[in-house]
Amino acid sequence: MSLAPAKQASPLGCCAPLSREPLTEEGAERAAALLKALGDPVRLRLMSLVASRDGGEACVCDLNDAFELSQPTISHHLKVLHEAGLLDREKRGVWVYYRARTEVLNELAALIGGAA
Amino acid sequence: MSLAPAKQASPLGCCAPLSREPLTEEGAERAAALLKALGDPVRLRLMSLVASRDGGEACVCDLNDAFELSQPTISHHLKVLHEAGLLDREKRGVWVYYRARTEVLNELAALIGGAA
DNA sequence: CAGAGACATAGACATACGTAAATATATACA
DNA sequence: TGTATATATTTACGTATGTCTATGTCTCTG
Repeated sequence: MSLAPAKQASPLGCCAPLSREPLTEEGAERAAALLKALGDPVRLRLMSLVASRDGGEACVCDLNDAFELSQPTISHHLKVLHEAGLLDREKRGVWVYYRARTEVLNELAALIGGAA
Repeated sequence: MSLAPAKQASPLGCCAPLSREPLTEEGAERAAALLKALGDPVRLRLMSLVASRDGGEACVCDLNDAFELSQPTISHHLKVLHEAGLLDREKRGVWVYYRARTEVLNELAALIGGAA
């Protein structure tokens, strides 16, 4: 039994840069799923709010107040980001904290911008 | 009258990296539009096919054959990428060539992965 | 154990999206 | 001028998406 915290596999985990060689069908599926999750203004701001926080994590309670949207709507968007593999989720007492998976963001960045 | 070829403004043209500071509402709007355009497997492969080509451009005739989709569907996706500002379009005789705007891809990459 | 607060889930609704078939436009060439 | 070829536009249709209201679940505290 390893004592190290379980390190989830990246939802992308592949692929040379876009401009270097044509994406495979499966690589495109995986990358597009991430891009689609980020392709909504609210989710992108949520991602940014979490990622730019000290420690790369934020409580839902803080996030709700940053938008003029209902709490369930924010919850829904966080779920989309979480299921895409872009946010980690941890419950601490009554509060839920989301943490940005910056490795995934970096992989994605390398994929779309990795060439010269 | 300038003789240099018109250099279009980037559709993003802004914003510190996601993880560095919270995106503004407008910055998120612009970036999300690009991400959304890329957030479809077919469009992402199209983008990759064009960008990875020698010279960074490809003829529609080549692109159509790479998918088992109707010609109008490919045309539609190319239009989406073009209108998002990710592909330039040039007609040469009977053929139409699309060219990848790699500066835009790079800006986007810097936005989502720009931090450490 | 009851009540309150934090967050998630379910259901409903209007709008947007991906796709295809049919049609239009434009260019080349006989 | 007429026909063939390359690409775009239009229309239509089923499905997915973003949002809300209402409700459920979990956790702390009195």
